[in-house]
Amino acid sequence: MDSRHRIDICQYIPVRAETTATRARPEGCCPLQPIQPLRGPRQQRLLGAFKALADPTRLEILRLVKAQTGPTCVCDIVDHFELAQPTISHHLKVLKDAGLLVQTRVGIWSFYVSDPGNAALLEETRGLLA
Amino acid sequence: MDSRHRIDICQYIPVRAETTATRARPEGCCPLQPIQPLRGPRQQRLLGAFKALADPTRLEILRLVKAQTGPTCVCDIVDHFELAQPTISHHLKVLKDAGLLVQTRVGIWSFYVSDPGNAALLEETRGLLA
DNA sequence: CAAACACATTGATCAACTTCGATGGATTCT
DNA sequence: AGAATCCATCGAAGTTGATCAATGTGTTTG
Repeated sequence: MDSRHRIDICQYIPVRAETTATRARPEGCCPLQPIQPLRGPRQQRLLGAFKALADPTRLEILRLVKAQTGPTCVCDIVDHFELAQPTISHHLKVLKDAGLLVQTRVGIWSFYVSDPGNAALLEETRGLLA
Repeated sequence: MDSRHRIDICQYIPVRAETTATRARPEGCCPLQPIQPLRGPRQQRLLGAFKALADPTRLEILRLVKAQTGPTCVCDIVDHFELAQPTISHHLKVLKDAGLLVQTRVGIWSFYVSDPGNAALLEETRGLLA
């Protein structure tokens, strides 16, 4: 490997890392900066939220609920989709368990609003993307 | 249903919506605010990103790559996990296809950096959560 | 050119997820 | 109390996704 590559790819600290790596690394490549692994409830919260958002139906449910000025009735959500009622009920549970929606029950009706604690989740996401 | 519930749940416009709903709605419940459905490439971009983030391994890959000052070598990523090399390669492809990582190849080595266009994705996410 | 190396792709397997019909629980109305 | 209604839960069927061994592709070295 010539020095041009070294400069192109890694123009930072051109010092070979003292690692126990089993694989070869490019000569002059920066040592890998270690990270604190994400674990426990913080990881679960983040993963649960992303899993909940990774479905087109749930994404639209969230957008629909957020577009309302007040709590959204499940009856309206079911009407909005061409899916069976148990399916919507399942998705609502996933969103609730992920902490993205909050449920209120009044009589036979059930209402959902977006969780006010989502700002914290947004902060975590910013750390990942920005 | 008595009027107390009407006030508790929906203290906004207490006017029955003119809908074609097949399900009964609570009396005095606000009409459902319609939304523009998310479709096409914008939906795909958002869903692909969330699907990519909804896996603990990919989440840690992203955090690992972001923690580096320069491009991250695949050899280092493989070493960081206790997973087979094809598995890491698969996850890297998912992250790349989702637009979260950008790949550079130099000789036999492959490097990844986080995509600078992630700010736009963060904006979309803010609209969903905040 | 042949061997060695890093990484990607393929094919198979097992787990997780989405969906829906059927059923159940809770509440309201008659 | 009994019927009707809304919503949740259960169980099953089909689909998607994670993982790894084996193989392929492209590059460098001898």
